[in-house]
Amino acid sequence: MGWMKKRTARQIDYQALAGFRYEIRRYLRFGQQAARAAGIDAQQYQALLAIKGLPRSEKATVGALAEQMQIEHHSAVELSGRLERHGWIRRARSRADRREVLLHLTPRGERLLENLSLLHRRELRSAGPRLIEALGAAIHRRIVVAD
Amino acid sequence: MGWMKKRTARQIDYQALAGFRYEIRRYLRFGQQAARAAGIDAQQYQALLAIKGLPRSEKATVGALAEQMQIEHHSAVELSGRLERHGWIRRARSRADRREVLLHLTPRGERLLENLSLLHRRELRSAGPRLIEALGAAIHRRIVVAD
DNA sequence: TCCCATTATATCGTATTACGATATATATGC
DNA sequence: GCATATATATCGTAATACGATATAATGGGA
Repeated sequence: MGWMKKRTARQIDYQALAGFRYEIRRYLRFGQQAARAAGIDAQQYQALLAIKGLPRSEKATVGALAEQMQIEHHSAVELSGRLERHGWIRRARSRADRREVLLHLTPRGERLLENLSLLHRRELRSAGPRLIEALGAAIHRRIVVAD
Repeated sequence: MGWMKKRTARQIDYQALAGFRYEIRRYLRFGQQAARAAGIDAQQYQALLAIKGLPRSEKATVGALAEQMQIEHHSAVELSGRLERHGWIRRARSRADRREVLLHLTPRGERLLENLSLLHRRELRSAGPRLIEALGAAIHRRIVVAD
């Protein structure tokens, strides 16, 4: 049987895997364009969302932002610098632990986040089923969306 | 009722939206690290997958790559240039339409793609349910994964 | 109490890359 | 055949994540 490819190999459904990534990219692309139209960078919108959407139990520090955004600590420093320069967040040294810097949205940041989030939720409702179907195909699982 | 916020506004579940984006970032991050460990850029792996996973009906041209990757045509030119320089794909002028350039994987590219795709499928199987649950929460739908 | 390891944030130079503007080649419709 | 559309290519620019490194604050044990 030396002529056979490895068993696992021939079982890979490249079309399905590619399809799933494609759907993700489409969603991310939508986000980029919506953000740009609103005058903000896509990643910066996501950062606002990450800060606002943090569980109550977690403090919105620079480190928490880094973890949420899956970037390095110092990249989060720069990111929050950009957010503050645009007037969407404010930084404040924590009193409890003076190493920490707490981030919170300004009213302007809140408004922007709200508007964009509405668009995102709408897009997700329409793109969600396609995403889910593509994911199901990629892992060979049947997935059902109820309401 | 002027004191009320807009109805839609208060209904936004920021935690759920943020959670979904977080799960996506985690998955993308996994891909970046897996790719890096395999000696390839995450985006370049995705490009290989996009080329290989194209429906039979579509030709693997530079333009098709651009659409699959959701980038501009000239960015796809540069991307395929990088892929070729690394020896993972080859370009060939199309005979049918000499404007087009057809892309196909080299054996080396195929091997790399196969190895990484196996990892990705495995990760998707484990991360998929979390992703789906987060998506469901974001759009307020109950979703069931069967087998 | 003092020291040192740890944690949190910050700065700077570098490398990568997507993009806009632009160019060239080929195909197609009238 | 010629104008227009399509496909790929080139180049300069801007943005940004990262590694290396620095500073500040905390906390635990001798």
